[in-house]
Amino acid sequence: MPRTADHDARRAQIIDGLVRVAGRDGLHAVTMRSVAAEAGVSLRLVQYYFESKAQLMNAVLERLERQSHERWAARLAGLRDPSPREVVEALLAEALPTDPESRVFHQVWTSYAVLALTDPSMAAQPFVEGPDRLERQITRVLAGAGVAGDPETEAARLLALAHGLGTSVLVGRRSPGSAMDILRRHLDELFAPVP
Amino acid sequence: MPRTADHDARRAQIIDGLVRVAGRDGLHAVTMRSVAAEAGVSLRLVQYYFESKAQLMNAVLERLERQSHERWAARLAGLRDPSPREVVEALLAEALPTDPESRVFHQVWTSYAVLALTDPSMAAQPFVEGPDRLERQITRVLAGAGVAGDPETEAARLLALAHGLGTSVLVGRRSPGSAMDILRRHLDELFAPVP
DNA sequence: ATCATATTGATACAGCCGTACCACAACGGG
DNA sequence: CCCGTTGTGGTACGGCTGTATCAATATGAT
Repeated sequence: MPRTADHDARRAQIIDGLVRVAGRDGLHAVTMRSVAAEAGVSLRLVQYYFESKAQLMNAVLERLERQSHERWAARLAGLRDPSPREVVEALLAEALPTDPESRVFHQVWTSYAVLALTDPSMAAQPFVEGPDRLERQITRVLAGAGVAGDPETEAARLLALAHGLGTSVLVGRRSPGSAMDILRRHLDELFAPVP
Repeated sequence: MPRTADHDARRAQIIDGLVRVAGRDGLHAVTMRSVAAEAGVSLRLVQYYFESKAQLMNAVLERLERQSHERWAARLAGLRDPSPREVVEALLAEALPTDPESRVFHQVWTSYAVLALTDPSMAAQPFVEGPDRLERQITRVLAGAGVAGDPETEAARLLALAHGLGTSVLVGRRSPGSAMDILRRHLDELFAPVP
Protein backbone atom coordinates (compact mmCIF):
# COMPACT_ATOMS: atom_id res chain seq x y z
CA MET A 1 0.00 0.00 0.00
CA PRO A 2 1.57 3.28 -1.09
CA ARG A 3 0.95 6.68 0.45
CA THR A 4 -2.45 7.02 1.94
CA ALA A 5 -4.37 10.26 2.12
CA ASP A 6 -7.55 10.79 4.07
CA HIS A 7 -10.05 9.94 1.41
CA ASP A 8 -13.12 11.11 3.29
CA ALA A 9 -11.56 14.39 4.33
CA ARG A 10 -10.64 15.17 0.74
CA ARG A 11 -14.12 14.38 -0.46
CA ALA A 12 -15.59 16.59 2.24
CA GLN A 13 -13.18 19.37 1.30
CA ILE A 14 -14.30 19.24 -2.33
CA ILE A 15 -17.97 19.00 -1.44
CA ASP A 16 -17.67 22.00 0.84
CA GLY A 17 -16.07 23.87 -2.03
CA LEU A 18 -19.06 23.09 -4.20
CA VAL A 19 -21.49 24.23 -1.53
CA ARG A 20 -19.60 27.50 -1.16
CA VAL A 21 -19.66 28.13 -4.90
CA ALA A 22 -23.32 27.21 -5.16
CA GLY A 23 -24.21 29.41 -2.21
CA ARG A 24 -22.26 32.40 -3.45
CA ASP A 25 -22.71 32.24 -7.24
CA GLY A 26 -25.56 29.81 -7.73
CA LEU A 27 -25.75 26.21 -8.84
CA HIS A 28 -25.29 27.22 -12.47
CA ALA A 29 -21.81 28.49 -11.57
CA VAL A 30 -20.83 25.07 -10.28
CA THR A 31 -18.36 23.53 -12.68
CA MET A 32 -15.65 20.98 -12.09
CA ARG A 33 -13.12 23.79 -12.45
CA SER A 34 -14.80 26.31 -10.17
CA VAL A 35 -15.26 23.68 -7.49
CA ALA A 36 -11.63 22.63 -7.76
CA ALA A 37 -10.45 26.23 -7.47
CA GLU A 38 -12.72 26.95 -4.50
CA ALA A 39 -11.59 23.80 -2.72
CA GLY A 40 -7.96 24.60 -3.48
CA VAL A 41 -7.26 21.43 -5.42
CA SER A 42 -6.60 20.58 -9.02
CA LEU A 43 -9.27 19.75 -11.53
CA ARG A 44 -7.82 16.30 -11.85
CA LEU A 45 -8.30 15.65 -8.16
CA VAL A 46 -11.99 16.40 -8.36
CA GLN A 47 -12.21 13.93 -11.20
CA TYR A 48 -10.24 11.43 -9.18
CA TYR A 49 -12.52 11.49 -6.15
CA PHE A 50 -15.74 11.83 -8.14
CA GLU A 51 -15.69 10.10 -11.46
CA SER A 52 -18.25 12.39 -13.05
CA LYS A 53 -19.99 15.63 -12.28
CA ALA A 54 -23.23 13.74 -11.73
CA GLN A 55 -21.59 11.66 -8.99
CA LEU A 56 -20.22 14.81 -7.39
CA MET A 57 -23.63 16.45 -7.43
CA ASN A 58 -25.17 13.38 -5.88
CA ALA A 59 -22.53 13.19 -3.18
CA VAL A 60 -23.22 16.80 -2.26
CA LEU A 61 -26.89 16.09 -1.92
CA GLU A 62 -26.20 13.13 0.35
CA ARG A 63 -23.89 15.20 2.52
CA LEU A 64 -26.39 18.04 2.77
CA GLU A 65 -29.09 15.61 3.75
CA ARG A 66 -26.95 14.02 6.42
CA GLN A 67 -25.84 17.38 7.80
CA SER A 68 -29.43 18.53 7.98
CA HIS A 69 -30.42 15.40 9.80
CA GLU A 70 -27.58 15.87 12.27
CA ARG A 71 -28.39 19.52 13.02
CA TRP A 72 -31.93 18.50 13.52
CA ALA A 73 -31.02 15.70 15.93
CA ALA A 74 -28.62 17.97 17.79
CA ARG A 75 -31.31 20.58 18.26
CA LEU A 76 -33.58 17.96 19.79
CA ALA A 77 -30.85 16.58 21.99
CA GLY A 78 -30.20 20.07 23.31
CA LEU A 79 -33.62 20.18 24.91
CA ARG A 80 -33.89 18.86 28.46
CA ASP A 81 -37.25 17.28 29.23
CA PRO A 82 -39.00 19.30 26.53
CA SER A 83 -42.70 19.93 26.19
CA PRO A 84 -44.39 18.82 22.95
CA ARG A 85 -44.52 22.42 21.86
CA GLU A 86 -40.80 22.85 22.39
CA VAL A 87 -40.11 19.75 20.34
CA VAL A 88 -42.24 20.99 17.47
CA GLU A 89 -40.70 24.45 17.64
CA ALA A 90 -37.22 22.98 17.52
CA LEU A 91 -38.11 20.81 14.53
CA LEU A 92 -39.55 23.71 12.60
CA ALA A 93 -36.80 26.18 13.48
CA GLU A 94 -34.52 24.03 11.37
CA ALA A 95 -36.74 24.79 8.38
CA LEU A 96 -35.99 28.50 8.64
CA PRO A 97 -32.75 29.98 7.27
CA THR A 98 -31.70 31.81 10.41
CA ASP A 99 -27.90 31.94 10.58
CA PRO A 100 -25.76 32.35 7.44
CA GLU A 101 -24.77 28.70 7.47
CA SER A 102 -28.38 27.62 7.50
CA ARG A 103 -29.09 30.12 4.77
CA VAL A 104 -26.49 28.61 2.48
CA PHE A 105 -27.89 25.18 3.19
CA HIS A 106 -31.43 26.16 2.30
CA GLN A 107 -30.31 28.05 -0.75
CA VAL A 108 -28.35 25.15 -2.16
CA TRP A 109 -30.98 22.65 -1.15
CA THR A 110 -33.66 24.66 -2.91
CA SER A 111 -31.50 24.92 -6.01
CA TYR A 112 -31.21 21.17 -6.04
CA ALA A 113 -34.96 20.76 -5.56
CA VAL A 114 -35.68 22.99 -8.53
CA LEU A 115 -33.19 21.05 -10.59
CA ALA A 116 -34.82 17.78 -9.60
CA LEU A 117 -38.16 19.04 -10.90
CA THR A 118 -37.02 18.54 -14.46
CA ASP A 119 -33.84 16.48 -14.37
CA PRO A 120 -34.79 12.79 -14.24
CA SER A 121 -31.21 11.73 -13.47
CA MET A 122 -31.47 13.61 -10.19
CA ALA A 123 -33.33 11.69 -7.56
CA ALA A 124 -36.49 13.42 -6.39
CA GLN A 125 -36.76 11.19 -3.34
CA PRO A 126 -34.80 13.33 -0.86
CA PHE A 127 -37.10 16.24 -1.47
CA VAL A 128 -40.14 14.11 -0.74
CA GLU A 129 -38.88 11.69 1.87
CA GLY A 130 -37.18 14.29 4.04
CA PRO A 131 -40.26 16.42 4.59
CA ASP A 132 -42.40 13.29 4.82
CA ARG A 133 -40.32 11.99 7.70
CA LEU A 134 -40.47 15.33 9.42
CA GLU A 135 -44.20 15.53 8.93
CA ARG A 136 -44.72 12.09 10.42
CA GLN A 137 -42.61 12.99 13.40
CA ILE A 138 -44.58 16.17 14.00
CA THR A 139 -47.82 14.25 13.57
CA ARG A 140 -46.76 11.89 16.32
CA VAL A 141 -45.92 14.71 18.70
CA LEU A 142 -49.18 16.50 18.02
CA ALA A 143 -51.20 13.34 18.49
CA GLY A 144 -49.44 12.68 21.78
CA ALA A 145 -50.07 16.22 22.97
CA GLY A 146 -53.76 15.94 22.21
CA VAL A 147 -54.04 19.20 20.31
CA ALA A 148 -57.33 20.18 18.72
CA GLY A 149 -57.95 19.06 15.15
CA ASP A 150 -56.61 16.19 13.09
CA PRO A 151 -52.90 15.68 13.90
CA GLU A 152 -52.02 14.80 10.31
CA THR A 153 -53.64 17.89 8.88
CA GLU A 154 -52.17 20.11 11.55
CA ALA A 155 -48.70 18.69 10.96
CA ALA A 156 -49.03 19.25 7.23
CA ARG A 157 -50.21 22.78 7.82
CA LEU A 158 -47.33 23.50 10.17
CA LEU A 159 -44.75 22.18 7.77
CA ALA A 160 -46.18 24.06 4.82
CA LEU A 161 -46.28 27.25 6.85
CA ALA A 162 -42.70 26.83 7.99
CA HIS A 163 -41.53 26.12 4.47
CA GLY A 164 -43.40 29.12 3.08
CA LEU A 165 -41.92 31.35 5.75
CA GLY A 166 -38.48 29.94 5.01
CA THR A 167 -38.82 30.82 1.35
CA SER A 168 -39.90 34.37 2.11
CA VAL A 169 -36.85 34.77 4.32
CA LEU A 170 -34.63 33.34 1.59
CA VAL A 171 -35.78 35.83 -1.01
CA GLY A 172 -35.38 38.66 1.46
CA ARG A 173 -39.02 39.44 1.84
CA ARG A 174 -39.03 38.88 5.58
CA SER A 175 -36.49 38.75 8.39
CA PRO A 176 -35.80 35.48 10.20
CA GLY A 177 -37.14 37.07 13.36
CA SER A 178 -40.51 38.05 11.93
CA ALA A 179 -40.86 34.60 10.36
CA MET A 180 -40.20 33.00 13.71
CA ASP A 181 -42.77 35.33 15.29
CA ILE A 182 -45.47 34.22 12.88
CA LEU A 183 -44.55 30.61 13.44
CA ARG A 184 -44.77 31.00 17.19
CA ARG A 185 -48.10 32.76 16.92
CA HIS A 186 -49.39 29.76 14.98
CA LEU A 187 -48.08 27.41 17.64
CA ASP A 188 -49.75 29.51 20.34
CA GLU A 189 -53.06 28.87 18.64
CA LEU A 190 -52.38 25.20 18.03
CA PHE A 191 -51.32 24.48 21.59
CA ALA A 192 -53.97 26.68 23.15
CA PRO A 193 -55.78 24.83 25.96
CA VAL A 194 -59.10 23.46 24.73
CA PRO A 195 -61.91 25.45 26.35
CA MET B 1 -42.54 50.04 -45.93
CA PRO B 2 -41.88 46.39 -46.75
CA ARG B 3 -43.51 43.38 -45.25
CA THR B 4 -44.87 43.88 -41.82
CA ALA B 5 -44.97 41.20 -39.19
CA ASP B 6 -46.62 41.43 -35.83
CA HIS B 7 -43.69 42.30 -33.66
CA ASP B 8 -45.42 41.63 -30.38
CA ALA B 9 -46.85 38.32 -31.53
CA ARG B 10 -43.40 37.13 -32.54
CA ARG B 11 -41.94 38.12 -29.23
CA ALA B 12 -44.72 36.32 -27.44
CA GLN B 13 -44.17 33.24 -29.59
CA ILE B 14 -40.49 33.14 -28.67
CA ILE B 15 -41.15 33.79 -25.00
CA ASP B 16 -43.70 31.01 -24.92
CA GLY B 17 -41.11 28.74 -26.46
CA LEU B 18 -38.72 29.57 -23.65
CA VAL B 19 -41.36 28.91 -21.03
CA ARG B 20 -42.13 25.53 -22.57
CA VAL B 21 -38.46 24.55 -22.62
CA ALA B 22 -37.92 25.77 -19.06
CA GLY B 23 -41.04 23.95 -17.89
CA ARG B 24 -40.16 20.69 -19.60
CA ASP B 25 -36.37 20.53 -19.30
CA GLY B 26 -35.51 23.14 -16.71
CA LEU B 27 -34.07 26.62 -16.90
CA HIS B 28 -30.59 25.22 -17.42
CA ALA B 29 -31.76 23.77 -20.71
CA VAL B 30 -32.80 27.18 -21.97
CA THR B 31 -30.37 28.24 -24.68
CA MET B 32 -30.87 30.59 -27.57
CA ARG B 33 -30.93 27.56 -29.84
CA SER B 34 -33.32 25.41 -27.84
CA VAL B 35 -35.73 28.31 -27.50
CA ALA B 36 -35.56 28.99 -31.22
CA ALA B 37 -36.25 25.34 -32.03
CA GLU B 38 -39.14 25.13 -29.58
CA ALA B 39 -40.68 28.32 -30.94
CA GLY B 40 -40.22 27.11 -34.50
CA VAL B 41 -38.01 29.98 -35.60
CA SER B 42 -34.37 30.38 -36.42
CA LEU B 43 -31.66 31.26 -33.96
CA ARG B 44 -31.13 34.53 -35.75
CA LEU B 45 -34.72 35.50 -35.18
CA VAL B 46 -34.37 35.13 -31.46
CA GLN B 47 -31.31 37.34 -31.64
CA TYR B 48 -33.23 39.79 -33.77
CA TYR B 49 -36.07 40.27 -31.33
CA PHE B 50 -33.95 40.04 -28.20
CA GLU B 51 -30.48 41.44 -28.54
CA SER B 52 -29.00 39.26 -25.85
CA LYS B 53 -29.98 36.28 -23.77
CA ALA B 54 -30.18 38.49 -20.70
CA GLN B 55 -32.79 40.66 -22.39
CA LEU B 56 -34.75 37.57 -23.40
CA MET B 57 -34.68 36.24 -19.87
CA ASN B 58 -35.87 39.57 -18.54
CA ALA B 59 -38.67 39.79 -21.07
CA VAL B 60 -39.87 36.35 -20.03
CA LEU B 61 -40.00 37.40 -16.43
CA GLU B 62 -42.02 40.48 -17.29
CA ARG B 63 -44.47 38.44 -19.33
CA LEU B 64 -44.86 35.84 -16.59
CA GLU B 65 -45.51 38.57 -14.08
CA ARG B 66 -48.11 40.22 -16.28
CA GLN B 67 -49.82 36.91 -17.05
CA SER B 68 -49.97 36.07 -13.38
CA HIS B 69 -51.49 39.43 -12.62
CA GLU B 70 -54.07 38.94 -15.35
CA ARG B 71 -55.10 35.44 -14.24
CA TRP B 72 -55.41 36.80 -10.77
CA ALA B 73 -57.61 39.71 -11.86
CA ALA B 74 -59.72 37.41 -14.05
CA ARG B 75 -60.31 35.09 -11.14
CA LEU B 76 -61.55 37.98 -9.05
CA ALA B 77 -63.70 39.35 -11.85
CA GLY B 78 -65.34 35.94 -12.17
CA LEU B 79 -66.85 36.24 -8.72
CA ARG B 80 -70.24 37.92 -8.48
CA ASP B 81 -70.76 39.79 -5.25
CA PRO B 82 -68.22 37.67 -3.40
CA SER B 83 -67.82 37.31 0.32
CA PRO B 84 -64.43 38.25 1.83
CA ARG B 85 -63.67 34.61 2.23
CA GLU B 86 -64.35 33.91 -1.43
CA VAL B 87 -62.05 36.76 -2.42
CA VAL B 88 -59.23 35.44 -0.26
CA GLU B 89 -59.75 31.90 -1.48
CA ALA B 90 -59.61 33.07 -5.08
CA LEU B 91 -56.42 35.02 -4.45
CA LEU B 92 -54.70 32.10 -2.81
CA ALA B 93 -55.87 29.52 -5.32
CA GLU B 94 -53.64 31.28 -7.81
CA ALA B 95 -50.67 30.46 -5.60
CA LEU B 96 -51.28 26.74 -6.02
CA PRO B 97 -50.17 24.88 -9.15
CA THR B 98 -53.49 23.26 -9.95
CA ASP B 99 -53.80 22.84 -13.71
CA PRO B 100 -50.78 21.98 -15.89
CA GLU B 101 -50.54 25.53 -17.18
CA SER B 102 -50.35 26.90 -13.68
CA ARG B 103 -47.83 24.23 -12.84
CA VAL B 104 -45.50 25.33 -15.61
CA PHE B 105 -45.85 28.91 -14.49
CA HIS B 106 -44.94 28.16 -10.91
CA GLN B 107 -42.09 25.91 -11.93
CA VAL B 108 -40.51 28.50 -14.18
CA TRP B 109 -41.20 31.30 -11.75
CA THR B 110 -39.50 29.36 -8.97
CA SER B 111 -36.53 28.65 -11.19
CA TYR B 112 -36.19 32.36 -11.80
CA ALA B 113 -36.49 33.11 -8.11
CA VAL B 114 -33.69 30.69 -7.29
CA LEU B 115 -31.57 32.23 -10.01
CA ALA B 116 -32.21 35.71 -8.64
CA LEU B 117 -30.90 34.61 -5.25
CA THR B 118 -27.34 34.70 -6.54
CA ASP B 119 -27.38 36.49 -9.88
CA PRO B 120 -27.15 40.24 -9.26
CA SER B 121 -27.99 41.04 -12.90
CA MET B 122 -31.39 39.49 -12.33
CA ALA B 123 -33.78 41.80 -10.55
CA ALA B 124 -35.00 40.43 -7.25
CA GLN B 125 -37.83 42.94 -7.06
CA PRO B 126 -40.54 40.89 -8.76
CA PHE B 127 -40.11 38.13 -6.24
CA VAL B 128 -40.56 40.54 -3.38
CA GLU B 129 -43.00 43.08 -4.77
CA GLY B 130 -45.44 40.55 -6.19
CA PRO B 131 -46.07 38.72 -2.92
CA ASP B 132 -45.96 42.02 -1.05
CA ARG B 133 -48.80 43.40 -3.17
CA LEU B 134 -50.79 40.23 -2.70
CA GLU B 135 -50.20 40.29 1.03
CA ARG B 136 -51.37 43.90 1.30
CA GLN B 137 -54.49 43.07 -0.66
CA ILE B 138 -55.30 40.13 1.58
CA THR B 139 -54.60 42.26 4.63
CA ARG B 140 -57.17 44.77 3.46
CA VAL B 141 -59.83 42.11 2.90
CA LEU B 142 -59.19 40.52 6.29
CA ALA B 143 -59.33 43.87 8.04
CA GLY B 144 -62.60 44.66 6.30
CA ALA B 145 -64.08 41.30 7.25
CA GLY B 146 -63.19 41.82 10.87
CA VAL B 147 -61.55 38.44 11.40
CA ALA B 148 -59.96 37.61 14.72
CA GLY B 149 -56.31 38.47 15.18
CA ASP B 150 -54.05 41.02 13.55
CA PRO B 151 -54.90 41.29 9.82
CA GLU B 152 -51.29 41.77 8.78
CA THR B 153 -50.07 38.74 10.63
CA GLU B 154 -52.95 36.62 9.42
CA ALA B 155 -52.36 37.69 5.83
CA ALA B 156 -48.68 36.85 6.11
CA ARG B 157 -49.53 33.50 7.60
CA LEU B 158 -52.01 32.74 4.86
CA LEU B 159 -49.60 33.63 2.12
CA ALA B 160 -46.76 31.63 3.62
CA LEU B 161 -49.06 28.65 4.06
CA ALA B 162 -50.27 28.86 0.47
CA HIS B 163 -46.74 29.16 -0.83
CA GLY B 164 -45.55 26.23 1.25
CA LEU B 165 -48.43 24.12 0.04
CA GLY B 166 -47.70 25.18 -3.54
CA THR B 167 -44.12 24.03 -3.20
CA SER B 168 -45.13 20.66 -1.80
CA VAL B 169 -47.47 20.20 -4.76
CA LEU B 170 -44.70 21.20 -7.14
CA VAL B 171 -42.27 18.60 -5.85
CA GLY B 172 -44.99 15.96 -5.96
CA ARG B 173 -45.30 15.53 -2.23
CA ARG B 174 -48.97 16.40 -2.21
CA SER B 175 -51.87 16.55 -4.66
CA PRO B 176 -53.41 19.89 -5.60
CA GLY B 177 -56.66 18.69 -4.06
CA SER B 178 -55.21 17.88 -0.66
CA ALA B 179 -53.34 21.18 -0.63
CA MET B 180 -56.57 23.01 -1.34
CA ASP B 181 -58.25 21.06 1.45
CA ILE B 182 -55.68 22.18 3.98
CA LEU B 183 -55.95 25.74 2.78
CA ARG B 184 -59.73 25.69 3.11
CA ARG B 185 -59.50 24.20 6.57
CA HIS B 186 -57.28 27.10 7.54
CA LEU B 187 -59.76 29.57 6.10
CA ASP B 188 -62.57 27.85 8.01
CA GLU B 189 -60.74 28.63 11.21
CA LEU B 190 -59.83 32.15 10.21
CA PHE B 191 -63.35 33.07 9.18
CA ALA B 192 -65.03 31.24 12.03
CA PRO B 193 -67.61 33.48 13.71
CA VAL B 194 -66.20 34.98 16.87
CA PRO B 195 -67.91 33.46 19.91
C1' DA C 1 -42.33 46.98 -62.08
C1' DT C 2 -38.92 47.92 -58.91
C1' DC C 3 -36.39 48.87 -55.18
C1' DA C 4 -35.35 50.18 -50.29
C1' DT C 5 -35.77 48.09 -46.29
C1' DA C 6 -37.86 45.18 -42.74
C1' DT C 7 -37.33 40.61 -41.80
C1' DT C 8 -35.27 36.02 -41.93
C1' DG C 9 -31.51 32.56 -42.71
C1' DA C 10 -26.88 30.16 -42.57
C1' DT C 11 -22.60 30.11 -40.69
C1' DA C 12 -18.27 31.51 -38.24
C1' DC C 13 -15.88 32.36 -33.91
C1' DA C 14 -14.00 32.56 -29.35
C1' DG C 15 -14.75 30.64 -24.89
C1' DC C 16 -16.14 27.44 -21.45
C1' DC C 17 -17.77 22.84 -20.35
C1' DG C 18 -17.08 17.71 -18.93
C1' DT C 19 -14.12 14.17 -19.80
C1' DA C 20 -10.02 11.51 -21.28
C1' DC C 21 -5.32 10.80 -21.52
C1' DC C 22 -0.43 10.84 -20.32
C1' DA C 23 3.33 11.57 -17.06
C1' DC C 24 5.21 11.15 -12.65
C1' DA C 25 5.67 11.66 -7.45
C1' DA C 26 5.23 9.38 -3.24
C1' DC C 27 5.46 5.35 -0.45
C1' DG C 28 5.07 0.71 1.82
C1' DG C 29 5.44 -4.40 1.17
C1' DG C 30 8.58 -7.90 -1.02
C1' DC D 1 16.39 -1.77 -2.30
C1' DC D 2 12.89 -1.27 -5.54
C1' DC D 3 8.63 -1.97 -7.68
C1' DG D 4 3.82 -1.69 -8.17
C1' DT D 5 0.03 0.66 -6.34
C1' DT D 6 -2.12 4.99 -5.19
C1' DG D 7 -2.41 9.92 -5.46
C1' DT D 8 -1.52 14.24 -8.14
C1' DG D 9 -0.71 17.40 -11.96
C1' DG D 10 -0.92 19.15 -16.71
C1' DT D 11 -3.13 19.30 -20.87
C1' DA D 12 -5.74 17.97 -25.05
C1' DC D 13 -10.31 17.18 -27.28
C1' DG D 14 -14.96 17.27 -28.95
C1' DG D 15 -19.15 19.60 -28.05
C1' DC D 16 -22.10 23.26 -26.77
C1' DT D 17 -22.79 28.23 -25.65
C1' DG D 18 -23.72 33.32 -26.75
C1' DT D 19 -22.65 36.49 -30.10
C1' DA D 20 -21.19 38.51 -34.55
C1' DT D 21 -21.08 38.52 -39.51
C1' DC D 22 -22.51 37.91 -44.10
C1' DA D 23 -26.32 37.05 -47.22
C1' DA D 24 -30.87 36.35 -49.01
C1' DT D 25 -35.81 37.02 -49.18
C1' DA D 26 -40.27 39.18 -49.11
C1' DT D 27 -43.24 43.23 -49.38
C1' DG D 28 -45.57 47.47 -50.19
C1' DA D 29 -44.93 52.40 -51.34
C1' DT D 30 -43.64 54.48 -55.43
